[in-house]
Amino acid sequence: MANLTAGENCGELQVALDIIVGKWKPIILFHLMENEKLRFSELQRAIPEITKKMLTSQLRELEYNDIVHREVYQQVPPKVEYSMTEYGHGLTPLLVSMRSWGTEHLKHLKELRGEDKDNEEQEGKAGSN
Amino acid sequence: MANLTAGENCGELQVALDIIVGKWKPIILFHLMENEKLRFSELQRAIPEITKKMLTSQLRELEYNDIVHREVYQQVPPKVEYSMTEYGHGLTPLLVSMRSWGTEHLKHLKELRGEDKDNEEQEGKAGSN
DNA sequence: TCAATTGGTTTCCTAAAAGAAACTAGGTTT
DNA sequence: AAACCTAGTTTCTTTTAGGAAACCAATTGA
Repeated sequence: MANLTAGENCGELQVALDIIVGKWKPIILFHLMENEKLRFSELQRAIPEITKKMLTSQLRELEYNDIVHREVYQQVPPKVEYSMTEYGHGLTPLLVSMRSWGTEHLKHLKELRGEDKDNEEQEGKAGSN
Repeated sequence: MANLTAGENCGELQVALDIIVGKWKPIILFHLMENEKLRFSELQRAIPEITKKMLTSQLRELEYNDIVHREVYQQVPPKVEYSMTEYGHGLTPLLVSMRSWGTEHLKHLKELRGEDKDNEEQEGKAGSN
């Protein structure tokens, strides 16, 4: 009945957060969203700062949550392709919304801190500690 | 122009994430969303597991981002009331969307792991390495 | 025989987040 | 005078996240 119920239901927000939180998950997801299929090494090259360990672990978590699919080709040297699952694509709108909110928020903060010089004189003391 | 561009724009998703990530921010936000005003001690009572230190720091971050407003009453013993800012309310739809996605996701995982016994027989080998 | 290849795993280490608990301010009540 | 109230701050410790680098497996090519 209740639309917002802090205690109980906010664990379910955490569920959503856990999917996308992690230093590398958003960028991995965006790459997979715009690329259909990517090999492990292609992801590594696309995100040069990431370590193998992190790339593996983040992909495994996403796979565990049925967001990405891992396709292993039985050949040597190994070939593994990652792609969004059908279900995983359902996450796209949320990610896009979050990103737009983030974009707007950056503007908002800029206005707050830059433009609004009047306010700064009155409340400026509080900021510099 | 591009709608999804992994590298650059995903920092802006991180901006959004940083607002709501933190073990306690979602629950704090939901409490403030449904309560208009809450004193520090009321929040403490509403979220008994949280420590003063965490409650303070999370509220400060939210205040810094213009999501919550902090009103100090000059009296002893102190009284401080927290509330969502006008701007902060703009975050509500996103939080609600995220929570619904989380709810659906829990169902999805349950179906995946519980219901789908057929698939388990075919792909069971892959899991135990 | 030996290096190269890909997609990892493992171990060790550092940094950051979070928690527990004691301390503080300063006016009010006992 | 001593204890109590609220809304914190501070210090110390534990937990978690993340990174660097070495190792591995199986086959191909030089």
